[in-house]
Order: sequence, then C-alpha cells, then structure tokens
Amino acid sequence: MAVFLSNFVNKIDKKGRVSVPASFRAALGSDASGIVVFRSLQHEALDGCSIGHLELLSQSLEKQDLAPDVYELIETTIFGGSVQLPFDGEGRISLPSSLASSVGIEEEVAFVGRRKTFQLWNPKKLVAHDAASRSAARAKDISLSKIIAAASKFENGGF
Amino acid sequence: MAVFLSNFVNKIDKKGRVSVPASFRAALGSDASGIVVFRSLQHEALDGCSIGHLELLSQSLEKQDLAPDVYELIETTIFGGSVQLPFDGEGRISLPSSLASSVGIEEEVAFVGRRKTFQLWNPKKLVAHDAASRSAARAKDISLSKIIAAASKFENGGF
DNA sequence: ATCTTAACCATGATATCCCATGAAGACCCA
DNA sequence: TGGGTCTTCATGGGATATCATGGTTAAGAT
Repeated sequence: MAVFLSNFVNKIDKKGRVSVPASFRAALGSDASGIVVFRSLQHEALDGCSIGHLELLSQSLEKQDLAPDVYELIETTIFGGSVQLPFDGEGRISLPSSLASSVGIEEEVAFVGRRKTFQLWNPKKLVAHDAASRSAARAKDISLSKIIAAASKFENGGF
Repeated sequence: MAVFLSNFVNKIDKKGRVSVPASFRAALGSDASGIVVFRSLQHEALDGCSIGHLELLSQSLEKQDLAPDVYELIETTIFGGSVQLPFDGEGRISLPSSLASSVGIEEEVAFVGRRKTFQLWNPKKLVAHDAASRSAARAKDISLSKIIAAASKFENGGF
C-alpha cells in the first residue's frame, strides 16, 4: 500500500501517546521513522505526512516563483508550526499537547487518510465536518463515476 | 534531522543564557560549535543560522548582480550586525541584551524553525504574527496540495 | 580586589525505551 | 463450516535517558 486510506480512531494515553494506524505506518514505506504534523491551513485539524513529503513540499516551494510574502508565510506557518514526531517501538507518536489542544483534540484522535497525506481530527468534529463536505459534494453534483468517465476520455486506461 | 522544524519556547536566566532546542543543535550537524544571530530584515525578530549557512549566504550574494547600494546595505545590516554565539557545555547561548531588547525579547525566547534557518521571537509577538499569517493564508486561499500540484507541473515526477 | 565571564556540577521534569496484556482478526486443520 | 490457534495491533505501565534550567566555582579583566 502506498497511500493513506480510510480512517481510524485511536486513544491518547495519559502520557500523550497515540498509535499511528498500522496501515498508515505501512504506507510510509521507506522513511518510516516517524511523521511530520502541522496545523491545517483550512480546517480545525492537523495535517500529517511523511518526512519525504515535507521535503517534496520544500522543493516545490523553491521551484516555483512564489510571491515573497507567500513564501514567507509558508515558511513560518508550515515549517515553524510543524513537528517531527518519531515512532516509539510500538508505532506510537507522542502528540504535543499544544498542537492537540489547538485543534480541539482531547482524548481521542481520528486519523483520516487523504492519499499522500492524512489528517488528525477530534472524532466529534470530524463527523460534523464530514457531513458538511458530503452535502457540499451533493450540491456541486460531484460523483466518482463522472470523474472517472471524464478522465478516461483523455487517457486510455482510467482506473 | 537536517532542517530546523517546529518551535520551542525557552527561558532566559538572569545571566542571559538560553538553551538552544536540542533538535536545532542536532540540525546544525557538523558545525555545531555555535550559531550566528542577526536582526531580521522583515520582522521584529532575530534570524539565526549555522556559521556554514552564513558563508553560503555571502557566496550567493557575490554571485548575483546586486546594486552597490543594496550590497552595501546587506553587508552592514547582516554581516556587520551579526553575532557569533558559541554553545556552553549544556547547549546554551548567552544572548546579548542589546540584541534581545532590540526585538522585544525579554524573559523568554521562541525558537522558530524555518528549514535552513530559524528565528528568535518574543513568544507573545510570535503568536500574533502567526495568527496574522494564518488569516493571510486563508485569505489568499493557499493550500499545500495546490503548491505541490503546481510544482509537479514543472517536473516530470508528480508526487 | 571586585566585577564579569565562562566552565562545571546538580536537579527536576519530561520524554524515550522496553516489556506486558488483551482483544480482534487471520489462518489452519479437522 | 466450526473450533481452535497464532499473529497482529492497540494500549498500558515502569525504568531509564535526555534535556532545560539553576546554581557554584574558577578564571580573567578592569
């Protein structure tokens, strides 16, 4: 498996440790020493990814001509706000309480797969957000079969 | 770890000493005898980096055709205003009070990772700055996946 | 001699490592 | 197919190391 899929709710123990879902750890592949976590720009949640992915991001930043203020913005917000969290022997990370509380995470964390990255939510806030995005998807008339059909006009394969 | 990530708030004792975060010291790698600090051009904060990085900076200055007055300005501001701060046995630096007070740092310092460099902030001013950055990011509708997606149009790879 | 500065030592809090347990699922073998 | 076993994984606790921080002593400067 190479992508982060599905979602899992795990407990935070009194030391602040949480098990990262085994399938997520498997998806990390080579750089499986830990993950990187930072506050999402859009949601009341944390974004997580592999260290390699963060480096990719930093390369992306250098490659394109971003406005200085945007560049500046991302450097402080992402790199300044991100935390590298190594796994312990059991595949757990210890989530800094400051990060957790900043997005309303308390005694449980929902790990939500988003292909190349994943998110960490307060489970209760996630269901609310999920309901909202579903209705938004309906409103915009998004459907997977349509997307696949549209894509297969360009490529031969499709999924 | 090779980059400066995350942020840490440490105390300044009555002698003016502050612990440089252990992960930052690790990120310094080979030239880990100390750091270089100077006033940020953009913010009310101090910029910090390794000595090696400062040399890199000076080399890249020479390579580009800067106007003489700009060059002059940078020389005096950065190189003239920079201070080399060695570590003591416990990984602390003693921050000159003149530098600290010039950016409003008093009894605590926030070390903010910015990949190749880091910054030293008054913690309170940092949270204000951070909040401003975030709302700016939202206003501009910046998202990381967009940035990566945009970058991968230039490269062959994609993710 | 006194003040300042730098090296050395001490301590508490926090995080890391290591081992234990229990539940759930996969697998195997009748 | 049903029962049983074995493995994987999430979770918990105790021991140990790391780290930030404070103080003390020695050395150098004024």
